[in-house]
Amino acid sequence: MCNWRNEVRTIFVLGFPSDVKERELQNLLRWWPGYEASQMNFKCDQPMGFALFSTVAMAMAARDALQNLVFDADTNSVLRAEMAKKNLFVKRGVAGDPCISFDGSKRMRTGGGDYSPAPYSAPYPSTYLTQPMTSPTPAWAPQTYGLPQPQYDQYGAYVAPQPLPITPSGYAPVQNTKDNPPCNTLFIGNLGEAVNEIELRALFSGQLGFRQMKVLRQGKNIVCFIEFLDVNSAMLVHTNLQGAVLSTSDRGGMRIQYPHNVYVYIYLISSKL
DNA sequence: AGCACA
Repeated sequence: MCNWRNEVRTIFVLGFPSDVKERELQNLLRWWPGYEASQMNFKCDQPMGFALFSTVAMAMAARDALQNLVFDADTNSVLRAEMAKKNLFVKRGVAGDPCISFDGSKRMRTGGGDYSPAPYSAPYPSTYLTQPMTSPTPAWAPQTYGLPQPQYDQYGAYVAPQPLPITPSGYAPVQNTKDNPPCNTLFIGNLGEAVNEIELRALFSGQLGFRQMKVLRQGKNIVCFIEFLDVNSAMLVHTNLQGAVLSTSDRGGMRIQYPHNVYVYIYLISSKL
């Protein structure tokens, strides 16, 4: 039998406040490498979260990152995460972009969970799932194709390549209704499919107070976290570049938000993902 | 320690 299909790559999360919404779990995990689907179960006395990942290793990484996470300071909710006993059941053949077409009526399942071979709509090419974890360029790795070779200073420390600064080719209104409180990190969404790290770095590294950034690719979706030295710098860029259109933009301007949970970014930037 | 959905 194909063992990997049956391996548990679902995490079980407890410790949410009783008024937690399913969307909150989704938004917390949506850009996590390997995230495929999640569900909140309210039938017991406390909400129980389940989230399916592409591989066991990715599930374990997410589990470790969620461990002891302060989900809600007001209610003192601290998360506890474990590997689940069984995989989250995922409806097959659920088409569409789970990140855009959330129907709200029923939990979103991104498909491809209870695997039979054919129509497969998980956010990863099925070939990816058969690749070993040591694959040099997994689908979710930051896009660095075509970047210059790594540069090192006289002390041997890595110096991120600094492309020539660019300015947006224009601005388009973006819907940004669900933002979060200002912090020193920005979350960039609604980028074009063809966007790459060079272009993003060329735009953001020239901004006042820029510290570092992390580009994430999940299937067709590319998102980016930008960290600034302080909240003011982030707020300036949040305003000034909101709706900025790049040469690669294919769905309007970029949406700039404060991240729902900065711990996700901190984890990503400090890991080698 | 508490693990559901189909």
